[in-house]
Amino acid sequence: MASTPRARKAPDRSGRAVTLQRVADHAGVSIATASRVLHGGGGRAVGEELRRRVLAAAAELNYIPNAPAQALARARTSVVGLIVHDVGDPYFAAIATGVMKAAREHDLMVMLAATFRDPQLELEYLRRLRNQRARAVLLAGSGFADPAFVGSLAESLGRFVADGGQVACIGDHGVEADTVAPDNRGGAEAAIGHLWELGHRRIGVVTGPSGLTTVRHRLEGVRRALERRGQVLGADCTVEADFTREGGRAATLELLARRPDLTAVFALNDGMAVGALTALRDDLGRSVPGEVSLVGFDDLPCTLDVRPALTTVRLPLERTGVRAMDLILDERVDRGSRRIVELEVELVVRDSTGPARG
Amino acid sequence: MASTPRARKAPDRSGRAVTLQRVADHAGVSIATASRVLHGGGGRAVGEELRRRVLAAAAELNYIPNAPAQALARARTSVVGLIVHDVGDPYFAAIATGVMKAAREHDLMVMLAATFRDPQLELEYLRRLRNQRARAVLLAGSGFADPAFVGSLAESLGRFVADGGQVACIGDHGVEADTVAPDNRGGAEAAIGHLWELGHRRIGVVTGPSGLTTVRHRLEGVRRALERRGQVLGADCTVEADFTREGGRAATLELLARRPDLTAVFALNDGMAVGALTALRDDLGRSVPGEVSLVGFDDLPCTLDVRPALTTVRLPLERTGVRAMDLILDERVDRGSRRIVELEVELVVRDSTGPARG
DNA sequence: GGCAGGAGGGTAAGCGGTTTCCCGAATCGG
DNA sequence: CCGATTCGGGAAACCGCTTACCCTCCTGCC
Repeated sequence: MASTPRARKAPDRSGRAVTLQRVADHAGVSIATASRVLHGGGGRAVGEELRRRVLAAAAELNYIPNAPAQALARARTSVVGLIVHDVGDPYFAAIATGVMKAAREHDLMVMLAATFRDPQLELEYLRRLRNQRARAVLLAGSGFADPAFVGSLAESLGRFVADGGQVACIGDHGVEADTVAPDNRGGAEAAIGHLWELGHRRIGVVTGPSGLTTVRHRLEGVRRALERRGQVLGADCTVEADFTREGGRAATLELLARRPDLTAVFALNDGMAVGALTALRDDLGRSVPGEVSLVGFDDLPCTLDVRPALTTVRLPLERTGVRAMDLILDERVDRGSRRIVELEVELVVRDSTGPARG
Repeated sequence: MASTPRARKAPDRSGRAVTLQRVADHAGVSIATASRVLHGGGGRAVGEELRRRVLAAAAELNYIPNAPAQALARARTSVVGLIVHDVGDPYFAAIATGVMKAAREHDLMVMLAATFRDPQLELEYLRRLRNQRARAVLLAGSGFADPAFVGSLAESLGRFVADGGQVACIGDHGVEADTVAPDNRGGAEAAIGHLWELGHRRIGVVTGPSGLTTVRHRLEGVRRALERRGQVLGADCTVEADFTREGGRAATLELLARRPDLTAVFALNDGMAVGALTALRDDLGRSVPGEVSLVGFDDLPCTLDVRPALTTVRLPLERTGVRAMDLILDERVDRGSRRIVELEVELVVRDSTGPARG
């Protein structure tokens, strides 16, 4: 042991980290003054001379505040949590991009949590975000329709809010919280409407996991559009699949095996639509849109890369992220009333849809 | 003796947040004991009875520790920062996915920072991460080759390390830090080798921004591979482009305008390769790989969606993220020596390359 | 000239935990 | 049996920063 400074009352500040105390000492002012200068505390003015000295000292020592300490003293952080299923998924990546941009705009840091579609993990992350005293949490991605889960989720969110946190959902999570949600029903209706106008009457639907609210809403839109036109969605016209390319491919094969007479396929997201395209074109040898028309949902970048370019429903994903941040930042005046921002979607007609043959 | 020794201001603990103090009171033990039970402090044992009581109290009150307070007391957090250019870019999204998985494995929270390719912002985020007392920072994405910037970056990282933080780079940032880097040179060599074997002798290269180290290394690989075969990369055979689909498209058009005789194009990343494909096939009407072969780099998911599926160099992106985390978690024994993990890349031959015609 | 009032500066009490000491009791070797 | 440890628990000193409160001065106004 070289040196063991046991001086309890006077910790050896010389070699240690640069703290506000050191800055104050260096500038020859009290720590209170230093704090006021550097972090504009409590609306109190500081004389020009001292202010300059403090600033100089801080710069010279390269002072940087200790965020955890500030968080503790102020009982508030500048961290928001973003919970997604999977950052690798372009859908969430796009939302995250929006969130990041908004966060930068407002000097917030974003803590990312990826659940990989594990509901338990979602709860766990919520706990950890509460633990971090995150100022807010953004719950992104489709919720799970399981009532038991929604119950625990509501409880967790409740605790979070009780601790003073804000919550905003992206998409329907079955929870009473401020929400920004794309118009999934409307989008699906538009897609079906488009196909209908092209003369399609035998339309198959490749759906996603029925447990996801997003899937339910889109399917609801399909049903509504069809019923409005005097048709019901036949059970043999829908196949459930994983929300992935491979899922879409397999589901499409099954769909066409059951109903070879379909003239159009609507895949409830773009990933599956790309898979469907592969199935139709490569596996089944059906030309798109010549023999079968295809519509996707989300308007991910990949819709432009495939041939034919996919007709799809565009979701303003990046803006969704931004709007969710807005919800969190607006200190809501009328607490208690839940705010819901419905985002408009838009049908983007490209090359994968055409007139029904015959 | 249930009363507090000296009730100073006696903050109304009853209705307030659940603190360790409250748990201790509820369990009838000292706060020290409660801390030891709940956070296993300092390797000290606690009697079975008290332990049970504390645990019960914590559960009943739904106690959750205050991370900022712990961070302050322990002078260490469980937060790592991840700095990327753009989460929306599948390349970074994949890395982030790996990082998230590893983080979960080790109970770490990830603070995400997206610079949108603004060097200043990168520095700024480094500051904020230091400010947050992040335990480590992962610098992902290609570095900027600008010496002035590298200087500031090194300085910022130095401060971060001085504050006790760990640093790991993904890819070359021109900085003395632990690094995990894919073998960009080797990958490019493999790509060229593949084309060469197919008989291609007139190969064009669509490069990215020359300021990025990644681009430099890949280009270096190209040169090396060519020179080894007695050829030099002609100035008219390379065009610089934005690292995007549109950039690739425009660059390819220019490339083919200058050298219509090219039989193969190597795009230094997949995004540009997809653009190149569009340019070749749609704009120029050249069949791929019939007339022109095309190779990309990175092996993003979109390479599978396009037709023909892209031959490309596969980077283990997700694993890259995981390995970077590993670097950070291994408390390096021999400090001072820089660790470099070279990740192997692999040429994936698909349908966009074929024998040179004639 | 006297005094109320405001400005500017410092002191110190927390914020919620961790951890070092200090202490009494139980355990143990001789 | 007795002193030396060990064990388990509590008191209290911080961690770095914010902020309520107190205290001087300096003005402005009768």
